[in-house]
Amino acid sequence: MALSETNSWTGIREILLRRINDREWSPGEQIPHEAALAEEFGCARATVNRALRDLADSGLVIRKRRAGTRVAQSPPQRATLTIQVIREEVEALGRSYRHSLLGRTEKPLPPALHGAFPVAPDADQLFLTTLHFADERPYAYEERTINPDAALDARSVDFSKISANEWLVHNAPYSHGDLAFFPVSADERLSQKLDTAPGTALFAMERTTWAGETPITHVRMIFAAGYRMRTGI
Amino acid sequence: MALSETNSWTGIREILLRRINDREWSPGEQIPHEAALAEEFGCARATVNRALRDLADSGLVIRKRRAGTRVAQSPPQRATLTIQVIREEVEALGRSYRHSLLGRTEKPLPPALHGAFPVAPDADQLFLTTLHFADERPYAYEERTINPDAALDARSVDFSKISANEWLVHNAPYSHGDLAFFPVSADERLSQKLDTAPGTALFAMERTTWAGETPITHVRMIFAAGYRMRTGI
DNA sequence: CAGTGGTCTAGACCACGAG
DNA sequence: TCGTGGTCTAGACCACTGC
Repeated sequence: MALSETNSWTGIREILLRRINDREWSPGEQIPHEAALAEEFGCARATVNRALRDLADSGLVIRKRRAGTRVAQSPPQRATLTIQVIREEVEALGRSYRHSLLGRTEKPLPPALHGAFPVAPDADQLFLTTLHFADERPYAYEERTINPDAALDARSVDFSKISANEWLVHNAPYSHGDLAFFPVSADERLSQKLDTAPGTALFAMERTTWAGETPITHVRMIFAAGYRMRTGI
Repeated sequence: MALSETNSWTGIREILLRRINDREWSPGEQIPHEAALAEEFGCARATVNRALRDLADSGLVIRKRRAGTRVAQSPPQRATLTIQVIREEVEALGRSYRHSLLGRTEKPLPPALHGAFPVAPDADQLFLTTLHFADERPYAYEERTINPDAALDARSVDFSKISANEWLVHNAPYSHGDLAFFPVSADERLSQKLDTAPGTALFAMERTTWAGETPITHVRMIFAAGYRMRTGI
Protein backbone atom coordinates (compact mmCIF):
# COMPACT_ATOMS: atom_id res chain seq x y z
CA MET A 1 0.00 0.00 0.00
CA ALA A 2 2.72 2.39 0.97
CA LEU A 3 5.16 3.18 -1.76
CA SER A 4 7.27 0.22 -0.79
CA GLU A 5 8.97 -1.32 2.14
CA THR A 6 12.21 -2.76 0.99
CA ASN A 7 13.19 -6.22 2.03
CA SER A 8 15.16 -4.89 4.95
CA TRP A 9 14.41 -6.47 8.29
CA THR A 10 13.20 -3.12 9.61
CA GLY A 11 10.89 -2.76 6.63
CA ILE A 12 9.45 -6.19 7.26
CA ARG A 13 9.09 -5.36 10.93
CA GLU A 14 6.99 -2.32 10.00
CA ILE A 15 4.74 -4.42 7.79
CA LEU A 16 4.23 -6.99 10.55
CA LEU A 17 3.68 -4.22 13.10
CA ARG A 18 1.00 -2.68 10.92
CA ARG A 19 -0.80 -5.99 10.59
CA ILE A 20 -0.82 -6.31 14.34
CA ASN A 21 -1.95 -2.74 14.96
CA ASP A 22 -4.64 -3.01 12.28
CA ARG A 23 -5.95 -6.19 13.87
CA GLU A 24 -5.26 -8.07 10.69
CA TRP A 25 -3.74 -10.49 13.16
CA SER A 26 -5.66 -10.39 16.41
CA PRO A 27 -4.17 -10.67 19.88
CA GLY A 28 -3.61 -14.31 20.75
CA GLU A 29 -3.79 -15.39 17.14
CA GLN A 30 -1.03 -17.42 15.59
CA ILE A 31 0.66 -15.80 12.63
CA PRO A 32 2.25 -17.56 9.64
CA HIS A 33 5.57 -19.40 9.95
CA GLU A 34 8.81 -17.71 9.20
CA ALA A 35 9.08 -19.77 6.04
CA ALA A 36 5.67 -18.67 4.79
CA LEU A 37 6.38 -15.02 5.51
CA ALA A 38 9.76 -15.27 3.85
CA GLU A 39 8.10 -16.58 0.75
CA GLU A 40 5.43 -13.89 0.83
CA PHE A 41 7.98 -11.11 1.13
CA GLY A 42 10.43 -12.74 -1.21
CA CYS A 43 13.28 -12.68 1.22
CA ALA A 44 15.39 -15.12 3.22
CA ARG A 45 13.99 -16.69 6.35
CA ALA A 46 16.78 -15.11 8.38
CA THR A 47 15.45 -11.69 7.50
CA VAL A 48 11.96 -12.52 8.70
CA ASN A 49 13.54 -14.09 11.78
CA ARG A 50 15.34 -10.87 12.59
CA ALA A 51 12.14 -8.85 12.31
CA LEU A 52 10.14 -11.27 14.42
CA ARG A 53 12.88 -11.52 17.00
CA ASP A 54 12.83 -7.77 17.36
CA LEU A 55 9.07 -7.74 17.86
CA ALA A 56 9.46 -10.50 20.42
CA ASP A 57 12.13 -8.51 22.26
CA SER A 58 9.76 -5.61 22.60
CA GLY A 59 7.03 -7.92 23.82
CA LEU A 60 4.60 -7.60 20.92
CA VAL A 61 4.68 -11.25 19.93
CA ILE A 62 5.38 -14.46 21.80
CA ARG A 63 7.47 -17.06 20.04
CA LYS A 64 7.72 -20.72 20.94
CA ARG A 65 9.25 -23.61 19.11
CA ARG A 66 6.76 -25.92 17.58
CA ALA A 67 3.91 -23.70 18.79
CA GLY A 68 4.72 -20.85 16.44
CA THR A 69 4.42 -17.11 16.86
CA ARG A 70 1.41 -15.43 18.45
CA VAL A 71 0.40 -11.82 18.89
CA ALA A 72 0.68 -10.87 22.56
CA GLN A 73 -2.62 -10.40 24.37
CA SER A 74 -1.64 -7.26 26.22
CA PRO A 75 1.66 -6.03 24.97
CA PRO A 76 3.67 -4.95 28.01
CA GLN A 77 5.42 -1.65 27.72
CA ARG A 78 9.14 -2.14 27.98
CA ALA A 79 11.29 0.81 28.80
CA THR A 80 15.06 0.85 28.99
CA LEU A 81 16.65 2.94 31.70
CA THR A 82 20.23 4.00 31.28
CA ILE A 83 21.94 4.56 34.59
CA GLN A 84 25.21 6.36 34.21
CA VAL A 85 27.93 7.17 36.62
CA ILE A 86 26.65 10.17 38.57
CA ARG A 87 29.47 12.40 37.38
CA GLU A 88 28.52 11.78 33.78
CA GLU A 89 24.86 12.24 34.48
CA VAL A 90 25.54 15.62 36.03
CA GLU A 91 27.97 16.71 33.35
CA ALA A 92 25.51 15.66 30.65
CA LEU A 93 23.16 18.23 32.16
CA GLY A 94 25.80 20.86 31.56
CA ARG A 95 26.53 21.28 35.26
CA SER A 96 29.78 20.94 37.10
CA TYR A 97 30.32 17.89 39.26
CA ARG A 98 31.94 17.46 42.63
CA HIS A 99 31.60 14.90 45.38
CA SER A 100 32.39 14.88 49.05
CA LEU A 101 33.17 11.81 51.15
CA LEU A 102 31.21 12.24 54.35
CA GLY A 103 32.09 9.06 56.14
CA ARG A 104 34.09 5.86 55.90
CA THR A 105 34.10 2.97 58.33
CA GLU A 106 34.79 -0.74 58.37
CA LYS A 107 32.55 -3.01 60.36
CA PRO A 108 30.50 -6.18 60.00
CA LEU A 109 27.24 -5.98 58.08
CA PRO A 110 24.30 -4.69 60.10
CA PRO A 111 21.51 -7.26 60.46
CA ALA A 112 19.13 -5.18 58.34
CA LEU A 113 21.16 -5.96 55.25
CA HIS A 114 21.77 -9.65 55.90
CA GLY A 115 19.00 -10.69 53.57
CA ALA A 116 20.00 -8.51 50.67
CA PHE A 117 23.77 -8.85 50.96
CA PRO A 118 24.93 -12.36 51.84
CA VAL A 119 28.43 -12.08 53.27
CA ALA A 120 29.98 -13.74 56.31
CA PRO A 121 28.37 -12.09 59.36
CA ASP A 122 31.70 -11.38 61.03
CA ALA A 123 33.56 -10.11 57.96
CA ASP A 124 34.26 -6.40 57.90
CA GLN A 125 32.55 -4.46 55.16
CA LEU A 126 33.49 -1.05 53.89
CA PHE A 127 30.82 1.60 54.47
CA LEU A 128 30.89 4.91 52.68
CA THR A 129 28.59 7.88 52.67
CA THR A 130 29.02 10.38 49.90
CA LEU A 131 27.33 13.56 48.82
CA HIS A 132 27.26 14.38 45.12
CA PHE A 133 27.02 17.98 43.95
CA ALA A 134 25.93 19.60 40.70
CA ASP A 135 27.00 23.20 40.38
CA GLU A 136 27.83 23.14 44.09
CA ARG A 137 24.26 22.22 45.00
CA PRO A 138 23.49 18.83 46.53
CA TYR A 139 22.42 16.38 43.85
CA ALA A 140 22.33 13.00 45.55
CA TYR A 141 23.21 11.38 48.84
CA GLU A 142 24.78 7.94 48.71
CA GLU A 143 25.11 5.20 51.33
CA ARG A 144 27.22 2.33 50.14
CA THR A 145 28.45 -1.04 51.37
CA ILE A 146 31.41 -2.65 49.62
CA ASN A 147 32.42 -6.27 50.08
CA PRO A 148 36.25 -6.16 50.26
CA ASP A 149 36.45 -9.80 49.23
CA ALA A 150 34.87 -8.94 45.89
CA ALA A 151 36.51 -5.58 45.25
CA LEU A 152 40.03 -6.44 46.23
CA ASP A 153 41.72 -3.07 46.25
CA ALA A 154 38.84 -1.10 47.64
CA ARG A 155 40.39 -0.73 51.10
CA SER A 156 43.37 1.12 49.72
CA VAL A 157 41.49 3.55 47.49
CA ASP A 158 41.10 7.19 48.43
CA PHE A 159 37.42 7.65 47.76
CA SER A 160 37.60 11.35 48.38
CA LYS A 161 39.47 11.64 45.08
CA ILE A 162 37.43 9.25 42.96
CA SER A 163 33.89 8.48 43.99
CA ALA A 164 33.12 4.90 44.92
CA ASN A 165 30.44 5.00 42.28
CA GLU A 166 32.99 5.65 39.59
CA TRP A 167 35.79 3.50 40.96
CA LEU A 168 33.59 0.44 41.14
CA VAL A 169 32.29 0.87 37.61
CA HIS A 170 35.87 0.85 36.37
CA ASN A 171 37.32 -1.77 38.70
CA ALA A 172 34.69 -4.25 39.75
CA PRO A 173 32.91 -5.80 36.79
CA TYR A 174 29.63 -7.38 37.78
CA SER A 175 27.66 -10.16 36.24
CA HIS A 176 24.22 -9.02 37.28
CA GLY A 177 22.38 -6.85 39.74
CA ASP A 178 19.09 -5.94 41.35
CA LEU A 179 17.59 -2.52 41.13
CA ALA A 180 14.71 -0.89 42.95
CA PHE A 181 13.18 2.57 42.95
CA PHE A 182 11.03 4.00 45.69
CA PRO A 183 10.16 7.26 47.39
CA VAL A 184 11.42 8.38 50.78
CA SER A 185 10.42 11.24 52.97
CA ALA A 186 13.27 13.52 53.99
CA ASP A 187 14.04 13.17 57.67
CA GLU A 188 15.97 15.77 59.62
CA ARG A 189 19.39 14.47 58.61
CA LEU A 190 18.56 13.94 54.93
CA SER A 191 16.90 17.30 54.56
CA GLN A 192 20.05 18.89 55.90
CA LYS A 193 22.37 17.00 53.56
CA LEU A 194 20.22 17.64 50.52
CA ASP A 195 19.32 21.19 51.47
CA THR A 196 15.58 20.72 51.40
CA ALA A 197 12.68 20.94 53.82
CA PRO A 198 12.02 18.03 56.18
CA GLY A 199 9.16 15.92 54.91
CA THR A 200 9.93 16.55 51.24
CA ALA A 201 9.30 13.50 49.06
CA LEU A 202 12.56 12.30 47.51
CA PHE A 203 13.42 9.79 44.84
CA ALA A 204 15.57 6.86 45.91
CA MET A 205 17.29 4.00 44.17
CA GLU A 206 18.76 0.85 45.67
CA ARG A 207 21.11 -1.38 43.78
CA THR A 208 23.05 -4.54 44.55
CA THR A 209 25.59 -5.90 42.10
CA TRP A 210 27.06 -9.38 42.01
CA ALA A 211 29.99 -11.21 40.52
CA GLY A 212 28.39 -14.60 40.16
CA GLU A 213 27.26 -15.58 43.64
CA THR A 214 29.41 -13.02 45.41
CA PRO A 215 27.87 -9.66 46.28
CA ILE A 216 30.08 -6.73 45.35
CA THR A 217 28.32 -3.65 46.55
CA HIS A 218 25.01 -2.40 47.83
CA VAL A 219 24.12 1.23 47.37
CA ARG A 220 21.21 3.45 48.28
CA MET A 221 21.13 6.70 46.38
CA ILE A 222 18.72 9.43 47.39
CA PHE A 223 18.28 12.29 44.96
CA ALA A 224 17.65 15.91 45.80
CA ALA A 225 14.17 17.36 45.52
CA GLY A 226 12.91 17.82 42.00
CA TYR A 227 14.66 14.80 40.54
CA ARG A 228 12.82 12.95 37.79
CA MET A 229 13.94 9.82 36.09
CA ARG A 230 12.96 9.91 32.43
CA THR A 231 12.99 7.53 29.53
CA GLY A 232 11.21 6.71 26.31
CA ILE A 233 9.23 3.71 25.17
CA MET B 1 41.21 -22.01 29.24
CA ALA B 2 37.77 -23.08 30.30
CA LEU B 3 36.73 -26.49 29.15
CA SER B 4 35.38 -24.98 25.96
CA GLU B 5 32.99 -22.40 24.72
CA THR B 6 31.28 -23.73 21.67
CA ASN B 7 31.03 -21.56 18.63
CA SER B 8 27.63 -20.36 19.61
CA TRP B 9 27.14 -16.61 19.59
CA THR B 10 26.49 -16.66 23.33
CA GLY B 11 29.68 -18.59 23.89
CA ILE B 12 31.63 -16.08 21.87
CA ARG B 13 29.95 -13.28 23.78
CA GLU B 14 31.20 -14.78 27.04
CA ILE B 15 34.75 -14.97 25.73
CA LEU B 16 34.66 -11.35 24.60
CA LEU B 17 33.07 -10.32 27.88
CA ARG B 18 35.85 -12.01 29.83
CA ARG B 19 38.51 -10.24 27.81
CA ILE B 20 36.85 -6.95 28.61
CA ASN B 21 36.44 -7.70 32.29
CA ASP B 22 40.00 -8.99 32.58
CA ARG B 23 41.28 -5.81 30.98
CA GLU B 24 42.79 -7.83 28.18
CA TRP B 25 41.11 -5.13 26.14
CA SER B 26 41.13 -1.86 28.05
CA PRO B 27 38.36 0.70 28.10
CA GLY B 28 38.58 2.92 25.05
CA GLU B 29 40.75 0.47 23.20
CA GLN B 30 39.83 -0.76 19.77
CA ILE B 31 39.33 -4.49 19.50
CA PRO B 32 39.97 -6.68 16.43
CA HIS B 33 37.65 -6.59 13.43
CA GLU B 34 34.80 -8.99 13.10
CA ALA B 35 36.69 -10.77 10.35
CA ALA B 36 39.76 -11.27 12.52
CA LEU B 37 37.73 -12.56 15.44
CA ALA B 38 35.79 -14.87 13.17
CA GLU B 39 39.03 -16.36 11.98
CA GLU B 40 40.37 -16.68 15.51
CA PHE B 41 37.27 -18.49 16.72
CA GLY B 42 36.85 -20.46 13.53
CA CYS B 43 33.33 -19.33 12.93
CA ALA B 44 31.39 -17.20 10.48
CA ARG B 45 31.55 -13.45 10.72
CA ALA B 46 27.79 -13.34 11.28
CA THR B 47 28.26 -15.21 14.53
CA VAL B 48 30.83 -12.75 15.81
CA ASN B 49 28.56 -9.96 14.64
CA ARG B 50 25.69 -11.30 16.69
CA ALA B 51 27.85 -11.48 19.80
CA LEU B 52 29.26 -7.98 19.35
CA ARG B 53 25.84 -6.54 18.55
CA ASP B 54 24.57 -7.95 21.81
CA LEU B 55 27.44 -6.40 23.76
CA ALA B 56 26.76 -3.11 22.00
CA ASP B 57 23.06 -3.32 22.93
CA SER B 58 23.98 -3.61 26.56
CA GLY B 59 26.38 -0.70 26.25
CA LEU B 60 29.67 -2.53 26.84
CA VAL B 61 31.18 -1.72 23.48
CA ILE B 62 30.69 1.09 21.00
CA ARG B 63 30.59 0.19 17.34
CA LYS B 64 31.05 2.54 14.42
CA ARG B 65 31.53 1.85 10.78
CA ARG B 66 35.02 2.35 9.60
CA ALA B 67 36.14 3.24 13.13
CA GLY B 68 35.71 -0.27 14.44
CA THR B 69 34.61 -1.52 17.84
CA ARG B 70 35.86 -0.03 21.10
CA VAL B 71 35.38 -1.01 24.72
CA ALA B 72 33.13 1.55 26.41
CA GLN B 73 34.87 3.88 28.85
CA SER B 74 32.22 3.69 31.55
CA PRO B 75 29.71 1.06 30.65
CA PRO B 76 26.29 2.51 31.47
CA GLN B 77 24.00 0.21 33.35
CA ARG B 78 20.95 -0.50 31.26
CA ALA B 79 17.88 -1.82 32.95
CA THR B 80 14.68 -2.84 31.26
CA LEU B 81 11.45 -2.04 33.00
CA THR B 82 8.36 -3.95 32.08
CA ILE B 83 5.24 -1.96 32.69
CA GLN B 84 2.16 -4.08 32.55
CA VAL B 85 -1.48 -3.26 32.64
CA ILE B 86 -2.26 -2.62 36.29
CA ARG B 87 -4.71 -5.48 36.50
CA GLU B 88 -2.05 -7.93 35.41
CA GLU B 89 0.53 -6.42 37.72
CA VAL B 90 -1.81 -6.88 40.66
CA GLU B 91 -2.89 -10.37 39.66
CA ALA B 92 0.73 -11.39 39.18
CA LEU B 93 1.19 -10.57 42.87
CA GLY B 94 -1.52 -13.08 43.65
CA ARG B 95 -3.99 -10.41 44.71
CA SER B 96 -7.45 -9.72 43.42
CA TYR B 97 -7.97 -6.69 41.23
CA ARG B 98 -10.78 -4.15 41.05
CA HIS B 99 -11.00 -0.59 39.86
CA SER B 100 -13.35 2.24 40.50
CA LEU B 101 -14.05 5.15 38.16
CA LEU B 102 -14.07 8.23 40.36
CA GLY B 103 -14.67 10.92 37.78
CA ARG B 104 -15.22 11.55 34.11
CA THR B 105 -15.48 14.91 32.38
CA GLU B 106 -14.93 16.43 28.96
CA LYS B 107 -13.33 19.80 28.70
CA PRO B 108 -10.47 21.55 26.88
CA LEU B 109 -6.95 20.86 28.04
CA PRO B 110 -5.84 22.86 31.07
CA PRO B 111 -2.92 25.19 30.33
CA ALA B 112 -0.61 23.21 32.59
CA LEU B 113 -0.59 20.34 30.10
CA HIS B 114 -0.25 22.37 26.90
CA GLY B 115 3.45 21.74 26.69
CA ALA B 116 3.30 18.02 27.24
CA PHE B 117 0.16 17.27 25.27
CA PRO B 118 -0.14 19.26 22.04
CA VAL B 119 -3.79 19.24 21.01
CA ALA B 120 -6.00 22.08 19.76
CA PRO B 121 -6.59 24.37 22.76
CA ASP B 122 -10.37 24.42 22.25
CA ALA B 123 -10.84 20.70 21.57
CA ASP B 124 -12.54 18.76 24.35
CA GLN B 125 -10.43 16.10 26.00
CA LEU B 126 -11.67 13.21 28.05
CA PHE B 127 -10.54 13.29 31.67
CA LEU B 128 -10.76 10.27 33.90
CA THR B 129 -9.78 9.63 37.47
CA THR B 130 -9.58 6.04 38.57
CA LEU B 131 -8.65 4.20 41.71
CA HIS B 132 -7.12 0.76 41.39
CA PHE B 133 -7.48 -1.79 44.19
CA ALA B 134 -5.53 -4.91 45.14
CA ASP B 135 -7.38 -7.16 47.55
CA GLU B 136 -9.78 -4.27 48.17
CA ARG B 137 -6.99 -2.01 49.34
CA PRO B 138 -6.03 1.06 47.28
CA TYR B 139 -3.13 0.27 44.99
CA ALA B 140 -2.81 3.25 42.67
CA TYR B 141 -4.58 6.48 41.85
CA GLU B 142 -4.77 7.44 38.19
CA GLU B 143 -5.43 10.78 36.50
CA ARG B 144 -5.76 10.47 32.76
CA THR B 145 -6.31 12.63 29.71
CA ILE B 146 -7.44 10.99 26.48
CA ASN B 147 -7.37 12.73 23.12
CA PRO B 148 -10.66 11.66 21.46
CA ASP B 149 -9.24 12.39 18.03
CA ALA B 150 -6.63 9.69 18.56
CA ALA B 151 -8.70 7.12 20.41
CA LEU B 152 -11.82 7.26 18.31
CA ASP B 153 -14.30 5.23 20.32
CA ALA B 154 -13.14 6.37 23.73
CA ARG B 155 -16.16 8.63 24.28
CA SER B 156 -18.57 5.72 24.04
CA VAL B 157 -16.71 3.33 26.33
CA ASP B 158 -17.94 2.58 29.82
CA PHE B 159 -14.70 2.92 31.74
CA SER B 160 -16.29 1.70 34.92
CA LYS B 161 -16.38 -1.75 33.35
CA ILE B 162 -12.97 -1.82 31.72
CA SER B 163 -10.26 0.48 33.03
CA ALA B 164 -8.98 3.12 30.64
CA ASN B 165 -5.55 1.67 31.24
CA GLU B 166 -6.60 -1.66 29.83
CA TRP B 167 -8.90 -0.39 27.10
CA LEU B 168 -6.22 1.82 25.63
CA VAL B 169 -3.64 -0.93 25.60
CA HIS B 170 -5.99 -3.04 23.57
CA ASN B 171 -7.50 -0.36 21.35
CA ALA B 172 -5.05 2.46 20.80
CA PRO B 173 -1.71 1.24 19.49
CA TYR B 174 1.02 3.78 20.00
CA SER B 175 4.23 4.36 18.16
CA HIS B 176 6.23 5.76 21.06
CA GLY B 177 5.95 7.39 24.44
CA ASP B 178 7.64 9.35 27.18
CA LEU B 179 7.94 8.06 30.67
CA ALA B 180 8.97 9.73 33.91
CA PHE B 181 9.17 8.61 37.53
CA PHE B 182 9.23 10.92 40.51
CA PRO B 183 8.14 11.12 44.14
CA VAL B 184 5.16 13.07 45.43
CA SER B 185 4.08 13.91 48.91
CA ALA B 186 0.54 12.84 49.76
CA ASP B 187 -1.73 15.84 50.14
CA GLU B 188 -5.02 15.69 51.96
CA ARG B 189 -6.98 14.39 48.98
CA LEU B 190 -4.40 11.82 47.90
CA SER B 191 -3.88 10.49 51.38
CA GLN B 192 -7.61 9.91 51.62
CA LYS B 193 -7.87 8.10 48.27
CA LEU B 194 -4.84 5.93 48.96
CA ASP B 195 -5.61 5.38 52.61
CA THR B 196 -2.35 6.71 53.99
CA ALA B 197 -1.16 9.51 56.21
CA PRO B 198 -0.85 13.01 54.75
CA GLY B 199 2.77 13.78 53.95
CA THR B 200 3.67 10.20 53.08
CA ALA B 201 6.16 9.97 50.22
CA LEU B 202 4.58 8.20 47.25
CA PHE B 203 5.89 6.84 43.98
CA ALA B 204 4.48 8.42 40.83
CA MET B 205 4.77 7.73 37.14
CA GLU B 206 3.81 9.97 34.24
CA ARG B 207 3.44 8.69 30.72
CA THR B 208 2.43 10.18 27.40
CA THR B 209 1.90 7.97 24.37
CA TRP B 210 1.80 9.03 20.75
CA ALA B 211 0.62 7.72 17.42
CA GLY B 212 3.15 9.44 15.25
CA GLU B 213 2.76 13.15 15.93
CA THR B 214 -0.63 12.82 17.56
CA PRO B 215 -0.79 12.49 21.33
CA ILE B 216 -3.09 9.70 22.48
CA THR B 217 -3.14 9.83 26.23
CA HIS B 218 -1.38 11.35 29.19
CA VAL B 219 -1.54 9.60 32.52
CA ARG B 220 -0.24 10.22 35.99
CA MET B 221 -0.29 7.19 38.21
CA ILE B 222 0.39 7.52 41.91
CA PHE B 223 1.03 4.33 43.82
CA ALA B 224 0.05 3.57 47.38
CA ALA B 225 2.60 3.73 50.17
CA GLY B 226 5.18 0.97 50.15
CA TYR B 227 5.33 0.60 46.38
CA ARG B 228 8.72 -0.29 44.93
CA MET B 229 9.56 -0.64 41.30
CA ARG B 230 12.06 -3.43 40.80
CA THR B 231 14.12 -4.80 37.99
CA GLY B 232 17.33 -6.58 37.22
CA ILE B 233 20.45 -5.57 35.34
C1' DC C 1 7.22 -37.70 16.42
C1' DA C 2 7.40 -33.90 13.59
C1' DG C 3 6.71 -28.90 13.02
C1' DT C 4 8.56 -24.64 14.39
C1' DG C 5 11.84 -21.37 15.81
C1' DG C 6 17.07 -20.90 16.86
C1' DT C 7 21.29 -20.79 15.03
C1' DC C 8 25.34 -21.32 12.02
C1' DT C 9 27.75 -20.88 7.49
C1' DA C 10 30.10 -18.95 3.42
C1' DG C 11 29.66 -15.56 0.61
C1' DA C 12 28.17 -11.16 -1.18
C1' DC C 13 27.00 -6.29 -1.55
C1' DC C 14 26.09 -2.01 0.68
C1' DA C 15 26.38 2.40 3.64
C1' DC C 16 28.51 5.06 6.61
C1' DG C 17 32.02 8.02 8.05
C1' DA C 18 37.01 8.57 9.71
C1' DG C 19 41.13 9.90 7.84
C1' DT D 1 38.22 6.96 -0.46
C1' DC D 2 38.14 2.69 1.36
C1' DG D 3 38.01 -0.01 5.80
C1' DT D 4 34.58 -1.42 8.89
C1' DG D 5 30.27 -2.76 10.48
C1' DG D 6 25.32 -3.70 8.70
C1' DT D 7 22.66 -6.58 6.29
C1' DC D 8 20.89 -10.09 3.08
C1' DT D 9 20.92 -14.82 0.99
C1' DA D 10 20.34 -19.84 0.37
C1' DG D 11 20.96 -23.62 2.61
C1' DA D 12 21.70 -26.62 6.50
C1' DC D 13 21.33 -28.78 11.03
C1' DC D 14 19.68 -28.61 15.64
C1' DA D 15 16.62 -28.19 19.94
C1' DC D 16 12.64 -27.77 21.97
C1' DT D 17 7.99 -28.95 22.79
C1' DG D 18 3.08 -29.44 21.49
C1' DC D 19 0.43 -32.81 19.41
